[in-house]
Amino acid sequence: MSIKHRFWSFIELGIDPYLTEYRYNVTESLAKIREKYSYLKNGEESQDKHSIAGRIMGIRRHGKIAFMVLDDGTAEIQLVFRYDILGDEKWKIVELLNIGDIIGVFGRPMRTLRGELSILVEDFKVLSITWRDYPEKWHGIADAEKRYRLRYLDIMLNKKVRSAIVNMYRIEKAFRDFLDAKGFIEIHTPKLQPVYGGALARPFITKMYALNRDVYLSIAPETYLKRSVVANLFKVYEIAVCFRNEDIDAQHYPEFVQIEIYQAFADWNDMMKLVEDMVAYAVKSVYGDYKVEVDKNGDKLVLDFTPPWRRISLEDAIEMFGGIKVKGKNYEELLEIAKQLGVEISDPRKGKLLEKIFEKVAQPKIAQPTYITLFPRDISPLARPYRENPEYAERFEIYIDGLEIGNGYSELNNPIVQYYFFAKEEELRLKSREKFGEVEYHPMDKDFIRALEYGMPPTAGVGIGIYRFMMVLSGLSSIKDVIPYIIVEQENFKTVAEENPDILKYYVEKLKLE
RNA sequence: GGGCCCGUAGCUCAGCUCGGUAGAGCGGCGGGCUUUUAACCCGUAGGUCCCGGGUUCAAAUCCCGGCGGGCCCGCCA
Repeated sequence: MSIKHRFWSFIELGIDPYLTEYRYNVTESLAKIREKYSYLKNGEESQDKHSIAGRIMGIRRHGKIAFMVLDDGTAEIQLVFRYDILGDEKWKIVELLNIGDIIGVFGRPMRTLRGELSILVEDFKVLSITWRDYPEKWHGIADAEKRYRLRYLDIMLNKKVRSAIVNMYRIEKAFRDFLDAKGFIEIHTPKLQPVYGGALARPFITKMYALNRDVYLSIAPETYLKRSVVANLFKVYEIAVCFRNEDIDAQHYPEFVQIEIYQAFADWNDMMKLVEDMVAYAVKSVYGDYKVEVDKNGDKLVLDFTPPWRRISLEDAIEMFGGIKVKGKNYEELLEIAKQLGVEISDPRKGKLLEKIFEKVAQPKIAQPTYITLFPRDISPLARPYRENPEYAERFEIYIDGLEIGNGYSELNNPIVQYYFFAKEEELRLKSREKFGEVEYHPMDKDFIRALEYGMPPTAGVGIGIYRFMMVLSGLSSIKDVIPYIIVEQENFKTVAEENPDILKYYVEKLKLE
C-alpha cells in the first residue's frame, strides 16, 4: 500500500487511538435516550447534555455538516456533527472518522427537520479505530463462510442474529427467575464424567491426566440432577452445555445448551404444566406478549404460547397429521408403513419405527407449541412406564414450528427396573451391531442405579433445548445462527501489524517494548 | 458415511454454457457540498479469479486432485 495509512493522520492531529484515551464517562444509554426524548418535535432541541459512547455504523457527509449512526449496544442514534459548533481542529478529526471507529460523544438530544431523533455533537473523543473496512451497509456480511469466520461482524451487523443472542440471555434469565420463585436451585453437574448417560448419543472422549484415564464429556446432566434429587435437593435444574459427538446440520451442533429441570413429588402432567407456565412467562417477559410474531425469511408466523398447550399422543398425531393408522400394529406392519413412506430404518425397536413415522408425517405440521405424549417405552430407558399401559412411557416431547424443542417424563425411580432397562440397552447394542451396525444406546450406569437404591421420590423432569427454542423465536433456520461462536478451520491471512511494519515499529518504540 | 452446490476487489455480485486484455455497485483514498436516512456529484487506487496439476497457441472459464464453506439424506436434541 503506497498511500499513507489514516492512522498517521490521527497521529498528526495528536490522537493516538490507544494512548490518548483510556476510558470514557458514559452517562446514558441510547435506549434510555430514545425513550426519554421521544417527545421532541421536528426541529426541537433539548438543553440536556449526555455522554454516550459506541461504534460508528454509518456516515453521511455533507461538507460542513455530517450525520453518523452510533450504536452503543442498546440502540442506535443519529449523530449530527456541525463545523460551526465543533470548530476547525475537531472538524479535521470528523473528516478522518470511518465506519467501525469507536467514539465517545458529548451532546444534546434533538430531532432533525426530517424527524430523526439525534444527538447534536458538542464534543467527542476517538476511543479506538478500525483497521479493516467494514462490509457493505446494504447487504452486510452475506457469505456464510465469512459470517461464521467473522462472527463478531455477523452479530454486530445482522440484527436478527444479535437480537437472538440478546434475547437468549433474557429467556434464560426469565427461566431462572421463574424457577427461583418456585424454590428451585441450580446445580452445576460435571462436564467430565466417568460414564456418560442421560441421553442416547455418541460422546466426546478426552484424557484426564490427573487420574490417568479417559473421561467423557457430558452428553446430558440428567443422571447427576437425579442424584441431586436423591440428595434431598427436591427441586433442581441446570442450564447446561451438553456435548454430543454427532454430525452438524441445521438442527444439530456438537455442543449445545439445554435447561434440565427435576421436581420431586411430581409426575409428567405436573411437569407439562410447569413447562408451559415457565415458557409462557419467559416469552411474555422478553417479547411483551404470549403471542410472538416470527419472521421466517419473509413468511410471518404467529406463535401462541398461551397455556395450556395442546396435548396429542404420538400415535394420535400420526393418525391426525398423516392419516395413517398405527395403533395395535406389530413390528412388521410398522416396518412396511415406514418403507411406504420412504423412511430408511435399521433398528430392532418397534418404538423407533413409530418415532420415525411420526417425524416423517406429523412433526413438520406442528407449528403451535404442542406436547406429543405417550412415547413408546422401548426407546425411553430413563422414563417411568405409563401407569395404564406399560408399552408406553409417561413421556412427552415439545414441538414448536416443526422442531423438537424439549423432552420430559415421569422419571423412572425404580432401581430394579432401571437396572433391567440398562441391561436391555446393552443387549440391544450387541444384537443390533450384528444386524444393523452401531445404534445409540444407554450404557449401564451402576453408580447411578445405586443412587436410586437409596430412594428417589416420584419425580418429573424435562430438558428444553435453548438454541432450538431461540431458532424458533427468532425465525432463524440454522442452529449455528443462534450459537454465538461455532468452530471454523484456521485460515491464513495477514494482520495489520504484519502489513504495516512502520506502525508496528511506532508502537514498539513508543511503548518501549524492546 | 452418502449426494448436491458454492469459492472472482475490503463487501455484495456479474463474467464461466460458447476459452481470447479482469468488470459493476458499495466501501477506501482525493476533491465539492450546513439537514441527510443505502445522501449526492467529480476523480482515483485496489485482483494469487481458493490452491495444485492437466488440456490448449491461449484457462477465472474446460478436465483431474486438494483445501475451505453451505445445503440435503443417514445418526444424535
